[in-house]
Amino acid sequence: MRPMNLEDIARKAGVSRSTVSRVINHEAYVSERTRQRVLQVIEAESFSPNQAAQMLARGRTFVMGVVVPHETGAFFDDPFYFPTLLRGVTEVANQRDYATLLWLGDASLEGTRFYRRVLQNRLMDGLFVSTAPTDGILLDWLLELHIKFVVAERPVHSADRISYVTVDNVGAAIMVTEHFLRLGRRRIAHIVGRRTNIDALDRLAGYRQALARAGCPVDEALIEDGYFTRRGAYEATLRLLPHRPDAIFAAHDQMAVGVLQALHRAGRRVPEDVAVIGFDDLPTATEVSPQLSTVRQPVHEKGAQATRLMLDMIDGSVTEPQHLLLPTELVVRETCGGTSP
Amino acid sequence: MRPMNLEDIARKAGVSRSTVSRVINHEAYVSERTRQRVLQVIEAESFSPNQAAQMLARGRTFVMGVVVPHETGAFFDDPFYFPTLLRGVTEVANQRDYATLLWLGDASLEGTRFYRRVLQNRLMDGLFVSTAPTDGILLDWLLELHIKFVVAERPVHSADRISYVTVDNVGAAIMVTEHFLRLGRRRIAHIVGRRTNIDALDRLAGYRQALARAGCPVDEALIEDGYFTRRGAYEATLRLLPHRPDAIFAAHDQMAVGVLQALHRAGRRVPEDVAVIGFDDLPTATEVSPQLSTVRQPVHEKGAQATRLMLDMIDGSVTEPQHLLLPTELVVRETCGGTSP
DNA sequence: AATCTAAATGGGAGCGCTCCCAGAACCTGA
DNA sequence: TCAGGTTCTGGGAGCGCTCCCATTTAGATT
Repeated sequence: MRPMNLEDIARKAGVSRSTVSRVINHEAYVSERTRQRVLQVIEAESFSPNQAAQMLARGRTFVMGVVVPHETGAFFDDPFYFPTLLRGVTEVANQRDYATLLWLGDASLEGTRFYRRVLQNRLMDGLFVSTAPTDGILLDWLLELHIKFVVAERPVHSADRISYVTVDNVGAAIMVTEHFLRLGRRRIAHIVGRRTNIDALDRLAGYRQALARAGCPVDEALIEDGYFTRRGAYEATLRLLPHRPDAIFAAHDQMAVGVLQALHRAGRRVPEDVAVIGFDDLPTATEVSPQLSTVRQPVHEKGAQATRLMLDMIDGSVTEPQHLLLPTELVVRETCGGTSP
Repeated sequence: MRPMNLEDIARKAGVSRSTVSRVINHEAYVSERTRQRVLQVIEAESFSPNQAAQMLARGRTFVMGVVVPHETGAFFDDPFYFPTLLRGVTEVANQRDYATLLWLGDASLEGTRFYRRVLQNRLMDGLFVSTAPTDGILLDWLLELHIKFVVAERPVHSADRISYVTVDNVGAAIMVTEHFLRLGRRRIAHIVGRRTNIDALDRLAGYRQALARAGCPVDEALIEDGYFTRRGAYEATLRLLPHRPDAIFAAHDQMAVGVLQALHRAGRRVPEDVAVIGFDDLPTATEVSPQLSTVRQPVHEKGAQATRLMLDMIDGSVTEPQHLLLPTELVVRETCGGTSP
């Protein structure tokens, strides 16, 4: 049997299609009596309007998209970052009565084919981009197609034309490095996340800047790639050890765990021999021993703020590109004790 | 400016609306010459059809939904399970050209309000239900509304009317418990996941069955609740210790980690004093020391198979409720060594 | 009661597609 | 050459809403 439509409800309530529509959309100019009668019928028939028709007629979908490119790997590498971000997004979407279309990049799909699918889908009023690999062209395409979107990362280029919400990664990395320096550490190593990730690059940049500022020469042998994986960081640490680091700044907590494991295996004491600081403040940070010092960033809030911004762009209350920097905080725990080596 | 529509493309290509529609939908009966001309225009204008209109006209949306009730907590507790499941779902959805609408339960939303939103959304051809709390009414509502759906868990009731894909949790728990028995353990404890979760209840049931079968009386003091959290399991273990367990079966790996931590703190050796087995075989299992023995279940496959089943139900190639049980495997690592206490 | 205004209601048009039917164009073979 | 089929093409109707305008009704004011 055909599902009910406005007309059916109208007939049952003895009113017109238009009136039912008004009731459903909470419009003014409906008498209280009529409203109640209509609501009763709607309830009785457990009717809800056909959204495709609404979309078509309104030219608005009340659907937003979330893209997670596959390259990020975030979904696997970092078991908390992405889900937390996603919660922030969906919470705001729920609040504002938006539905969320999820686009998870697929390893089996060539990158551009995936993007094509996303971009050709005209079902979304706007798009939340969790991360945009620096070697990707997604953002350029989005700009070109005049799609409203917000990125949860600093875009490498065209940043003035793009809205984004992120944290000051450079500043946070400076904070970490200076903390090590203050503790008297001089052979500070950094394990880079991924060279196609702007957060990772910014953290690297901050690390370099802090050393430069302190007049410390940067020893390139103390910079290794960890690819945002625990295993990658584990191996990076083993490569690092011959160069006698007394501190290691890992670009995220999951990698920091790998660092701790490698140090443990190599018989180095933490923090006495080597101090360690991570990034993100995942639950893991307090679950490892010794407990991990790290940089806390408001991931949930990042998703929420970015989504708010995007929905504001959709309904026109924000028209210019906005850039939001959320605060970070150095959380000192056991892995970066105050003692010198 | 108004976005292009079929008519615009038709005009530019010198054909009719219908012909353009045929080309877009790969229908037969379009001459090769015309097809090429139309495709060229479409490409040039980077046109893609308005999906709202397609949905309305077709009565099909090619959108599927994914529900994750909030109560599950899975999103936080177990950092891998849900994301992995989700990947399985979206991969198949991508393959079959479905978009995925994500419904993440929201703590701030009362349960039924959340469900109402999901159910009233008439944008989906079908629904993937990741988990259905045993005290919930989601499944009943779905049945009542004749919505096509598949659950990634065994439903507590009406199971014969519901399609689901899961693993044999009872069997797996029996496997674990019998493994302990074979190793000579006699005071085997179990840490229950959550009493509103059928997987958890089935694992508990399997544990009981295996003991009963072996003629071992079940000591209720050896059964504790861990609420599917590491912390919960940690505390459960501490409560368990006075009852001198020589083996602990945790209902999932994250909890097993909590068990290991508690045992470590209490100075118990693993596996010599207490053997431990978890469930899921998350990456964590090999990242802890000693490495965790566990039950491997094909989570990704579960999501994929369930989605396939659901899409088959939508397009009518499957009409009867189907029940799929995917295989599990006991992965023996270090936490359940062969030595007796 | 008559007048004016504001509130309440109904219905046509249109959103951009698909589906179906009618008809044109093309091909075959007698 | 023409009938008879197949292939191709065009356009009307309709999907279920919203939006707007026209009209009716109720309420306030004299």
